Amino acid sequence: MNSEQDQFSAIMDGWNSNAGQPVGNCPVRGVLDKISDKWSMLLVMTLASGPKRFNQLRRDIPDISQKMLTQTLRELQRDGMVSRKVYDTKPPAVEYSLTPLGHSIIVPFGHLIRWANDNHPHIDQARAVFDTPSDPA
Amino acid sequence: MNSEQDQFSAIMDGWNSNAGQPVGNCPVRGVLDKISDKWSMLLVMTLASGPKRFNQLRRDIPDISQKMLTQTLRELQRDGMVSRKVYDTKPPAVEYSLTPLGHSIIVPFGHLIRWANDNHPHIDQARAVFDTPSDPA
DNA sequence: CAGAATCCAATGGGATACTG
DNA sequence: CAGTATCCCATTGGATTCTG
Repeated sequence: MNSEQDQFSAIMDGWNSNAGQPVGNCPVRGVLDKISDKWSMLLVMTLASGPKRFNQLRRDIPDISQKMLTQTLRELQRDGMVSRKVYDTKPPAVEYSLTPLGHSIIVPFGHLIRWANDNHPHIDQARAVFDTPSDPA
Repeated sequence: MNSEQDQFSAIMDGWNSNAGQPVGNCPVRGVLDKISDKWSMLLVMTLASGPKRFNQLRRDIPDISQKMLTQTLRELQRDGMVSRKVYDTKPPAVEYSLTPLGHSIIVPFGHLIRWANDNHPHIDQARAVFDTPSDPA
């Protein structure tokens, strides 16, 4: 019970320096902003089950465009989350896989996904209530 | 060790039905997309330390515009994460606070923030390496 | 197969002015 | 104080076409 509070405090201490301080240019925000694009998390989770080739990823994520797949893979590669390996065959084969860093983010992602999975009915209900114009008495 | 693997498997089972199935219209994605906007997570974490009034939030998050603060608060309220309480004084006071649902998401957010805090140097380094034009031998 | 390049529509989001 | 309303720009991202 108390250790949970301690853990939370540690998180908040890392989050902002102390009581009510503005969040400002926290380097954490840069990282979270990157994660917050439309496809990064989805791509990481798709690669979590093992290395995949380009068109395999397209099939696994049917609604991603080729442009965004390429672009998001490049960004993840740049951030050291994804490794790109080219087999110089004909036609060429390119295999994408998670680096150790990329693998490590699966854990916090997993927590978030689990939370979303557990609570989306609650959210849907809250929306329905909120969107109810008003209860005419 | 093994229980960690079991937990991961459970996450992935919730994520997609089974081996290599497309992610498609997973309700989890709708929740995660909402979280993935620029301000939601920041606002939730700012409210984590307690209820705050409108202009207090503006001061705590100096770089949010009034438009986005209002808009994000409305969305969080609609999703049942934030509660809005109006004190009909003059001038009016409005207090925002996390609901139990909103409070519950602090935990997975905390894991992500902790990960970002732990790994952003690693990411910065990876970027520097990636952006190095080429090592001229 | 694995992309690069271009065009264009939709959305996000800031600045500013006004209100109860 | 706590918003609403409008304008407008920047970014995101899809569709399409082309290449080694």
